Amino acid sequence: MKNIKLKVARVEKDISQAELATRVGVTRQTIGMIETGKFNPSLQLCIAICKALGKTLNDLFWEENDNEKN
Amino acid sequence: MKNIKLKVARVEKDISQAELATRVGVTRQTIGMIETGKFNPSLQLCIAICKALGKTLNDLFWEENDNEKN
DNA sequence: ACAAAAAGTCAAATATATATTGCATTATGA
DNA sequence: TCATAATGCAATATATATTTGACTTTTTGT
Repeated sequence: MKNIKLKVARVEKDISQAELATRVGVTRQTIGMIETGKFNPSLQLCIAICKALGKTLNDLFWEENDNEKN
Repeated sequence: MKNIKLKVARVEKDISQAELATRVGVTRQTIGMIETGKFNPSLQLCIAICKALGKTLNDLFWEENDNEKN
């Protein structure tokens, strides 16, 4: 599933995928693939992303009801 | 870091590592290693564990202040 | 004290996240 | 329109999560 909430949080901070990737210590492609739902990041990476964006795990990675939309 | 909150949530439900592992679709060793902090699970696994235990990501995997206690 | 269940651990194998490189496409601003 | 930044998309390579099987240690109940 695409991670729209992550993309929105990043755009709110006005930073590119590449810049977020640098801050978090991964590659631009890794951030891109998470946003487009191409895979399943590790917990530590999720936490690093949350901290870089001032959010929590629930804010960015928790779906209250598993809506299988999109 | 050891994940005490996970262990407590599991014991509250009165299930063994092996039983949680079965419900979540992984190996007993994987659950054990997460509880003892030996590694870095994937997001999907964290979510599956949360759902099996009736908790959220923040409940089990978010540390408000990175206390490096363990 | 004894037996059985639960939990810790280790080595080797496999699956998959992540890196690297490179190119194509779509904004965006001058 | 042109240049540049930002994003998407693959192929291959590497690091690491997870499995498997087996053994030891600790807990728990009787």
